[in-house]
Amino acid sequence: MLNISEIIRRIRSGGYRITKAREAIITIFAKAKAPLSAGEIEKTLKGMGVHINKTTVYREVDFLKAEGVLKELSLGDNIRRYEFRTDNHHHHIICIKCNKVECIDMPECVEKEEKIVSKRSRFKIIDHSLKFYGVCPGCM
Amino acid sequence: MLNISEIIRRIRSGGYRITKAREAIITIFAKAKAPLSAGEIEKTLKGMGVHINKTTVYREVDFLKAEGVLKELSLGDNIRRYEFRTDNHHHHIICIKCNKVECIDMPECVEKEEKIVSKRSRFKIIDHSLKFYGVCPGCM
DNA sequence: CTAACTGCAAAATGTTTGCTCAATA
DNA sequence: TATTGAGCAAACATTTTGCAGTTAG
Repeated sequence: MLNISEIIRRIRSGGYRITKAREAIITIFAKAKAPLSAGEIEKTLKGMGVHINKTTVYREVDFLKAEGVLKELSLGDNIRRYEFRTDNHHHHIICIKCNKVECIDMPECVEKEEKIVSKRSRFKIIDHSLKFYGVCPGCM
Repeated sequence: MLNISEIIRRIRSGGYRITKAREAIITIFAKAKAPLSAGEIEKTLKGMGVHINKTTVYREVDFLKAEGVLKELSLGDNIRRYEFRTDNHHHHIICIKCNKVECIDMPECVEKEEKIVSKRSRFKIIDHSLKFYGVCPGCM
């Protein structure tokens, strides 16, 4: 788990400000157990009694992504989602019935596959994304 | 590569018709080397001199997906793409500079990872998606 | 003939932009 | 008080829907 005050210090040292919106959104991601979309962030804020315009939410996730605080990912629906950018390499499993998402820590994965792909495609591979789809215990 | 006349026979036997739009779209996918979005299908049709409304394109990919002819996938941008559903399990590599996509045949992949995920999450795993991101030879 | 299909316009999502006003440091 | 950030409305892009008219078989 990333340290909020460390993040705030980094943002401040970049000459940026800590506003109510920014702090609330960082806090939400610090507590989040799964990636969140802009819409989900907006709804969570509303649930917290904080009213923040959706434009601000979009701009804020862009900002936090540029600052390296958040990482953008796609779960296969066409909605952009975000999560804290952590050092531990992990992947996701999505329930095809209730859309629940869980993160799976898995360092050193798909090494064998990456070698094969690298050799066959002649691409310089920089990153990969692995998602599993299935039925969660609650939906079985 | 799937056989077009076999697909057409299957659609006919389901009580559905083979229209100009349907046939043109199936033909496009038979020739496609990478997954296509609705917009790309529309553009390709236009380039072939076939004028088909975008609503029809959207309905057609839905239909072909329901018929098991196409498979929907996401490349990480938030655009739905489609490709022929083939039996050989394959994945994709995407160039982060020019967005070129290549398919990589890779049967029996991520087996080790699937076992780990299955055990930890208690999900019943049905499918997975693996994408590599990198720089293609032409962009290096 | 008739159910499957098409096109058009309009709506529904998700996201971005321009502009002006507000608030942090 | 200077510059970053917020809010609003409107534009945008992709996808969906309702409905009236068309066509394959």
